[in-house]
Amino acid sequence: MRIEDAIKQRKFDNIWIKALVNLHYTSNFYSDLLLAILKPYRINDQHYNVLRILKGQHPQAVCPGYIKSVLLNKRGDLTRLVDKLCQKGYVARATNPMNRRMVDLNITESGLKLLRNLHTKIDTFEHLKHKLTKEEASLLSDLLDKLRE
Amino acid sequence: MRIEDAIKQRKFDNIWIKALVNLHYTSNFYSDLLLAILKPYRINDQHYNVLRILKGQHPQAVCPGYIKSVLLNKRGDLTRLVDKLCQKGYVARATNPMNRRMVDLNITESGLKLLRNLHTKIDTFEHLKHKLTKEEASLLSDLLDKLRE
DNA sequence: ACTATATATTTGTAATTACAACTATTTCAC
DNA sequence: GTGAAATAGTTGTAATTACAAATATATAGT
Repeated sequence: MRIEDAIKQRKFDNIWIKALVNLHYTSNFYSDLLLAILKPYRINDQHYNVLRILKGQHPQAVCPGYIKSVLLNKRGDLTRLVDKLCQKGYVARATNPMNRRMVDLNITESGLKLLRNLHTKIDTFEHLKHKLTKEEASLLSDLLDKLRE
Repeated sequence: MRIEDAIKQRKFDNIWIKALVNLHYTSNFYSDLLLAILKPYRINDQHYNVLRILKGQHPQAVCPGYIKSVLLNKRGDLTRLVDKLCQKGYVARATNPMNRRMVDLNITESGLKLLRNLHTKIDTFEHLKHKLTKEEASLLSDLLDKLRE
Protein backbone atom coordinates (compact mmCIF):
# COMPACT_ATOMS: atom_id res chain seq x y z
CA MET A 1 0.00 0.00 0.00
CA ARG A 2 1.36 3.37 -0.99
CA ILE A 3 1.95 5.85 1.78
CA GLU A 4 -0.80 8.14 0.44
CA ASP A 5 -3.34 5.39 1.05
CA ALA A 6 -1.85 4.13 4.29
CA ILE A 7 -2.27 7.45 6.01
CA LYS A 8 -5.09 8.75 3.79
CA GLN A 9 -3.15 11.83 2.83
CA ARG A 10 -3.08 12.78 -0.82
CA LYS A 11 -0.77 15.76 -0.69
CA PHE A 12 2.52 16.42 1.01
CA ASP A 13 4.33 19.72 1.27
CA ASN A 14 7.06 18.29 -0.94
CA ILE A 15 8.69 15.03 -1.90
CA TRP A 16 11.27 15.20 0.92
CA ILE A 17 8.58 15.51 3.57
CA LYS A 18 6.75 12.66 1.94
CA ALA A 19 9.85 10.48 2.13
CA LEU A 20 10.33 11.44 5.78
CA VAL A 21 6.74 10.60 6.67
CA ASN A 22 7.09 7.31 4.84
CA LEU A 23 10.29 6.64 6.74
CA HIS A 24 8.56 6.96 10.11
CA TYR A 25 5.52 5.03 8.98
CA THR A 26 7.59 2.14 7.65
CA SER A 27 9.81 2.09 10.71
CA ASN A 28 6.74 1.80 12.93
CA PHE A 29 5.27 -0.82 10.66
CA TYR A 30 8.28 -3.08 11.25
CA SER A 31 8.54 -2.21 14.93
CA ASP A 32 4.99 -3.37 15.41
CA LEU A 33 5.78 -6.66 13.67
CA LEU A 34 8.78 -7.21 15.92
CA LEU A 35 6.90 -6.26 19.09
CA ALA A 36 4.21 -8.79 18.27
CA ILE A 37 6.84 -11.51 18.00
CA LEU A 38 8.51 -10.46 21.26
CA LYS A 39 5.32 -10.03 23.23
CA PRO A 40 4.92 -13.68 24.35
CA TYR A 41 8.38 -13.42 25.89
CA ARG A 42 7.43 -10.31 27.81
CA ILE A 43 10.22 -8.18 26.46
CA ASN A 44 10.12 -5.22 24.08
CA ASP A 45 12.25 -4.05 21.19
CA GLN A 46 14.68 -2.18 23.45
CA HIS A 47 15.32 -5.31 25.50
CA TYR A 48 15.80 -7.29 22.31
CA ASN A 49 18.31 -4.82 20.93
CA VAL A 50 20.29 -4.85 24.16
CA LEU A 51 20.47 -8.63 24.00
CA ARG A 52 21.66 -8.48 20.38
CA ILE A 53 24.38 -6.03 21.28
CA LEU A 54 25.53 -8.22 24.15
CA LYS A 55 25.51 -11.28 21.90
CA GLY A 56 27.62 -9.39 19.37
CA GLN A 57 30.42 -8.96 21.90
CA HIS A 58 29.97 -12.21 23.75
CA PRO A 59 31.84 -13.60 25.63
CA GLN A 60 33.37 -10.18 26.20
CA ALA A 61 31.64 -7.96 28.74
CA VAL A 62 29.98 -4.72 27.70
CA CYS A 63 29.12 -1.68 29.82
CA PRO A 64 25.82 0.23 29.83
CA GLY A 65 27.43 3.33 28.35
CA TYR A 66 28.57 1.45 25.28
CA ILE A 67 25.16 -0.07 24.79
CA LYS A 68 23.56 3.33 25.05
CA SER A 69 25.89 4.71 22.41
CA VAL A 70 25.06 2.08 19.81
CA LEU A 71 21.41 1.49 20.59
CA LEU A 72 19.21 2.34 17.64
CA ASN A 73 16.81 4.10 19.90
CA LYS A 74 18.09 6.31 22.65
CA ARG A 75 14.90 6.10 24.63
CA GLY A 76 14.63 3.96 27.71
CA ASP A 77 16.82 3.89 30.66
CA LEU A 78 19.68 1.45 30.55
CA THR A 79 19.72 0.75 34.26
CA ARG A 80 16.15 -0.38 34.41
CA LEU A 81 16.17 -1.93 30.96
CA VAL A 82 19.06 -4.12 32.06
CA ASP A 83 17.44 -4.68 35.47
CA LYS A 84 14.63 -6.48 33.77
CA LEU A 85 16.93 -8.60 31.64
CA CYS A 86 18.95 -9.58 34.73
CA GLN A 87 15.81 -10.38 36.63
CA LYS A 88 14.72 -12.69 33.81
CA GLY A 89 18.14 -14.35 33.85
CA TYR A 90 19.12 -13.29 30.33
CA VAL A 91 21.95 -11.00 31.44
CA ALA A 92 24.58 -11.13 34.18
CA ARG A 93 25.81 -7.92 35.77
CA ALA A 94 29.01 -7.33 37.73
CA THR A 95 31.16 -4.43 38.78
CA ASN A 96 34.22 -4.04 36.58
CA PRO A 97 37.21 -4.87 38.80
CA MET A 98 39.55 -2.53 36.86
CA ASN A 99 37.26 0.47 37.04
CA ARG A 100 34.82 0.24 39.85
CA ARG A 101 32.45 2.86 38.50
CA MET A 102 31.82 0.69 35.45
CA VAL A 103 29.52 -2.26 35.14
CA ASP A 104 30.21 -5.42 33.16
CA LEU A 105 27.26 -6.92 31.40
CA ASN A 106 27.22 -10.34 29.78
CA ILE A 107 24.54 -12.28 28.05
CA THR A 108 23.87 -15.60 29.77
CA GLU A 109 23.37 -19.01 28.21
CA SER A 110 19.67 -18.50 28.81
CA GLY A 111 19.78 -15.18 26.96
CA LEU A 112 21.58 -16.79 24.02
CA LYS A 113 18.97 -19.51 23.95
CA LEU A 114 16.22 -16.91 23.85
CA LEU A 115 17.85 -15.19 20.89
CA ARG A 116 18.23 -18.46 19.01
CA ASN A 117 14.61 -19.16 19.71
CA LEU A 118 13.55 -15.75 18.47
CA HIS A 119 15.77 -15.96 15.43
CA THR A 120 13.66 -18.69 13.89
CA LYS A 121 10.53 -16.59 14.30
CA ILE A 122 12.06 -13.33 13.26
CA ASP A 123 13.28 -15.01 10.12
CA THR A 124 9.76 -14.38 9.01
CA PHE A 125 11.66 -11.30 7.94
CA GLU A 126 12.78 -13.61 5.18
CA HIS A 127 9.73 -12.33 3.39
CA LEU A 128 11.65 -9.08 3.14
CA LYS A 129 13.78 -10.67 0.46
CA HIS A 130 10.76 -10.97 -1.72
CA LYS A 131 9.92 -7.31 -1.38
CA LEU A 132 13.22 -5.85 -2.50
CA THR A 133 16.02 -7.18 -4.65
CA LYS A 134 19.52 -7.22 -3.23
CA GLU A 135 20.32 -4.11 -5.26
CA GLU A 136 17.24 -2.27 -4.06
CA ALA A 137 17.96 -3.07 -0.41
CA SER A 138 21.48 -1.82 -0.85
CA LEU A 139 20.25 1.34 -2.55
CA LEU A 140 17.73 1.94 0.23
CA SER A 141 20.45 1.73 2.85
CA ASP A 142 22.63 4.15 0.88
CA LEU A 143 19.81 6.66 0.54
CA LEU A 144 19.17 6.48 4.28
CA ASP A 145 22.85 7.12 4.95
CA LYS A 146 22.69 10.20 2.75
CA LEU A 147 19.58 11.40 4.51
CA ARG A 148 21.50 11.63 7.77
CA GLU A 149 24.66 13.17 6.36
CA MET B 1 27.96 8.75 8.72
CA ARG B 2 27.35 5.30 7.35
CA ILE B 3 25.20 3.01 9.42
CA GLU B 4 28.16 0.71 10.10
CA ASP B 5 29.94 3.54 11.88
CA ALA B 6 26.86 4.98 13.54
CA ILE B 7 26.13 1.79 15.43
CA LYS B 8 29.67 0.42 15.36
CA GLN B 9 28.59 -2.77 13.67
CA ARG B 10 30.65 -3.96 10.72
CA LYS B 11 28.64 -6.98 9.68
CA PHE B 12 24.98 -7.60 9.20
CA ASP B 13 23.27 -10.92 8.56
CA ASN B 14 22.37 -9.71 5.09
CA ILE B 15 21.68 -6.55 3.14
CA TRP B 16 17.97 -6.57 3.92
CA ILE B 17 18.57 -6.65 7.64
CA LYS B 18 21.09 -3.87 7.22
CA ALA B 19 18.49 -1.76 5.40
CA LEU B 20 15.96 -2.47 8.14
CA VAL B 21 18.36 -1.49 10.89
CA ASN B 22 19.23 1.65 8.98
CA LEU B 23 15.52 2.38 8.61
CA HIS B 24 14.97 2.32 12.36
CA TYR B 25 18.13 4.24 13.09
CA THR B 26 17.29 6.99 10.60
CA SER B 27 13.71 7.21 11.78
CA ASN B 28 14.91 7.69 15.35
CA PHE B 29 17.48 10.20 14.19
CA TYR B 30 14.76 12.44 12.75
CA SER B 31 12.37 11.80 15.63
CA ASP B 32 15.00 13.05 18.02
CA LEU B 33 15.44 16.21 15.93
CA LEU B 34 11.71 16.85 15.96
CA LEU B 35 11.35 16.16 19.67
CA ALA B 36 14.07 18.69 20.42
CA ILE B 37 12.15 21.33 18.48
CA LEU B 38 8.87 20.47 20.20
CA LYS B 39 10.28 20.25 23.69
CA PRO B 40 10.04 23.96 24.57
CA TYR B 41 6.33 23.74 23.79
CA ARG B 42 5.91 20.78 26.12
CA ILE B 43 4.39 18.51 23.54
CA ASN B 44 5.78 15.40 21.89
CA ASP B 45 5.73 13.99 18.38
CA GLN B 46 2.41 12.23 18.91
CA HIS B 47 0.77 15.48 19.99
CA TYR B 48 2.28 17.22 16.99
CA ASN B 49 1.01 14.60 14.58
CA VAL B 50 -2.49 14.81 16.03
CA LEU B 51 -2.46 18.57 15.52
CA ARG B 52 -1.31 18.14 11.91
CA ILE B 53 -4.11 15.69 11.21
CA LEU B 54 -6.67 18.06 12.71
CA LYS B 55 -5.27 20.93 10.70
CA GLY B 56 -5.51 18.83 7.56
CA GLN B 57 -9.29 18.51 7.98
CA HIS B 58 -9.94 21.91 9.52
CA PRO B 59 -12.54 23.36 9.85
CA GLN B 60 -14.17 19.96 9.65
CA ALA B 61 -14.30 17.94 12.86
CA VAL B 62 -12.40 14.67 13.22
CA CYS B 63 -13.01 11.82 15.64
CA PRO B 64 -10.38 10.00 17.71
CA GLY B 65 -10.89 6.77 15.79
CA TYR B 66 -9.98 8.40 12.52
CA ILE B 67 -6.91 9.96 14.02
CA LYS B 68 -5.82 6.62 15.38
CA SER B 69 -6.21 5.02 11.97
CA VAL B 70 -3.97 7.49 10.18
CA LEU B 71 -1.44 8.21 12.91
CA LEU B 72 2.06 7.20 11.89
CA ASN B 73 2.64 5.66 15.23
CA LYS B 74 -0.06 3.60 16.86
CA ARG B 75 1.36 4.04 20.31
CA GLY B 76 -0.16 6.37 22.77
CA ASP B 77 -3.67 6.61 23.87
CA LEU B 78 -5.85 8.99 21.94
CA THR B 79 -8.06 9.94 24.85
CA ARG B 80 -5.24 11.14 27.02
CA LEU B 81 -3.20 12.45 24.12
CA VAL B 82 -6.12 14.66 23.17
CA ASP B 83 -6.81 15.49 26.83
CA LYS B 84 -3.50 17.22 26.99
CA LEU B 85 -4.07 19.15 23.77
CA CYS B 86 -7.49 20.29 25.02
CA GLN B 87 -6.05 21.27 28.35
CA LYS B 88 -3.48 23.40 26.56
CA GLY B 89 -6.24 24.97 24.46
CA TYR B 90 -4.97 23.67 21.13
CA VAL B 91 -7.96 21.41 20.52
CA ALA B 92 -11.71 21.65 21.18
CA ARG B 93 -13.68 18.53 21.96
CA ALA B 94 -17.43 17.99 21.73
CA THR B 95 -19.84 15.10 21.50
CA ASN B 96 -21.02 14.50 17.96
CA PRO B 97 -24.73 15.38 17.95
CA MET B 98 -25.54 12.88 15.18
CA ASN B 99 -23.85 9.96 16.84
CA ARG B 100 -23.49 10.44 20.53
CA ARG B 101 -20.83 7.78 20.98
CA MET B 102 -18.51 9.76 18.76
CA VAL B 103 -16.40 12.75 19.67
CA ASP B 104 -15.78 15.76 17.45
CA LEU B 105 -12.32 17.19 17.64
CA ASN B 106 -11.29 20.49 16.12
CA ILE B 107 -8.05 22.38 16.16
CA THR B 108 -8.45 25.82 17.72
CA GLU B 109 -7.05 29.13 16.53
CA SER B 110 -4.41 28.74 19.21
CA GLY B 111 -3.50 25.31 17.86
CA LEU B 112 -3.20 26.67 14.33
CA LYS B 113 -0.98 29.42 15.62
CA LEU B 114 1.25 26.90 17.33
CA LEU B 115 1.61 24.94 14.10
CA ARG B 116 2.49 28.08 12.13
CA ASN B 117 5.02 28.90 14.77
CA LEU B 118 6.54 25.44 14.64
CA HIS B 119 6.53 25.37 10.86
CA THR B 120 9.21 28.03 10.66
CA LYS B 121 11.44 26.06 12.98
CA ILE B 122 10.76 22.68 11.46
CA ASP B 123 11.64 24.11 8.10
CA THR B 124 15.13 23.48 9.29
CA PHE B 125 14.14 20.30 7.53
CA GLU B 126 14.90 22.38 4.48
CA HIS B 127 18.40 21.05 4.89
CA LEU B 128 16.90 17.75 3.80
CA LYS B 129 16.77 19.11 0.29
CA HIS B 130 20.51 19.32 0.24
CA LYS B 131 20.88 15.71 1.27
CA LEU B 132 18.84 14.11 -1.46
CA THR B 133 17.86 15.23 -4.93
CA LYS B 134 14.19 15.30 -5.82
CA GLU B 135 14.64 12.05 -7.72
CA GLU B 136 16.40 10.35 -4.83
CA ALA B 137 13.71 11.40 -2.35
CA SER B 138 11.08 10.03 -4.68
CA LEU B 139 13.00 6.79 -5.11
CA LEU B 140 13.40 6.45 -1.35
CA SER B 141 9.67 6.78 -0.83
CA ASP B 142 9.00 4.18 -3.52
CA LEU B 143 11.43 1.71 -1.98
CA LEU B 144 9.77 2.16 1.40
CA ASP B 145 6.37 1.50 -0.16
CA LYS B 146 7.73 -1.73 -1.64
CA LEU B 147 9.19 -2.74 1.69
CA ARG B 148 5.74 -2.79 3.24
CA GLU B 149 3.93 -4.49 0.36
C1' DA C 1 -39.66 -3.42 20.89
C1' DC C 2 -35.95 -6.58 22.51
C1' DT C 3 -31.65 -8.80 22.48
C1' DA C 4 -27.28 -9.63 20.63
C1' DT C 5 -23.58 -7.71 18.31
C1' DA C 6 -20.79 -4.10 16.73
C1' DT C 7 -18.67 0.39 17.22
C1' DA C 8 -16.40 4.45 19.58
C1' DT C 9 -14.26 5.91 23.28
C1' DT C 10 -12.76 5.92 28.12
C1' DT C 11 -10.72 4.18 32.27
C1' DG C 12 -7.72 1.36 35.49
C1' DT C 13 -3.41 -0.41 36.27
C1' DA C 14 1.13 -1.72 35.39
C1' DA C 15 5.15 -1.03 32.68
C1' DT C 16 8.07 2.05 30.31
C1' DT C 17 10.26 6.45 29.28
C1' DA C 18 11.87 11.34 30.02
C1' DC C 19 14.48 14.19 32.54
C1' DA C 20 16.90 16.09 36.08
C1' DA C 21 19.34 15.40 40.21
C1' DC C 22 22.35 12.44 42.63
C1' DT C 23 26.19 9.04 44.02
C1' DA C 24 30.42 6.92 43.27
C1' DT C 25 34.74 6.63 41.15
C1' DT C 26 38.47 8.16 38.39
C1' DT C 27 41.46 11.62 36.22
C1' DC C 28 43.92 15.75 35.97
C1' DA C 29 46.18 20.01 37.37
C1' DC C 30 48.52 21.89 40.75
C1' DG D 1 48.50 14.25 47.95
C1' DT D 2 44.32 17.39 47.35
C1' DG D 3 40.49 19.39 45.27
C1' DA D 4 38.11 20.43 40.86
C1' DA D 5 36.35 18.44 36.91
C1' DA D 6 35.06 14.54 34.27
C1' DT D 7 32.97 10.07 33.73
C1' DA D 8 29.76 6.04 34.63
C1' DG D 9 25.74 4.69 36.44
C1' DT D 10 21.63 5.03 39.45
C1' DT D 11 17.50 6.90 41.43
C1' DG D 12 13.24 9.88 42.10
C1' DT D 13 9.35 11.62 40.07
C1' DA D 14 6.22 12.82 36.61
C1' DA D 15 4.58 11.90 32.10
C1' DT D 16 3.61 8.61 28.62
C1' DT D 17 2.38 4.12 26.77
C1' DA D 18 0.52 -0.75 26.70
C1' DC D 19 -3.10 -3.54 27.39
C1' DA D 20 -7.19 -5.29 28.96
C1' DA D 21 -11.62 -4.34 30.73
C1' DA D 22 -15.43 -1.26 31.04
C1' DT D 23 -18.94 2.12 29.38
C1' DA D 24 -22.00 4.06 26.28
C1' DT D 25 -24.32 4.25 22.06
C1' DA D 26 -25.84 2.49 17.69
C1' DT D 27 -27.25 -1.18 14.45
C1' DA D 28 -29.28 -5.42 12.91
C1' DG D 29 -32.11 -9.42 13.20
C1' DT D 30 -36.18 -11.24 14.83
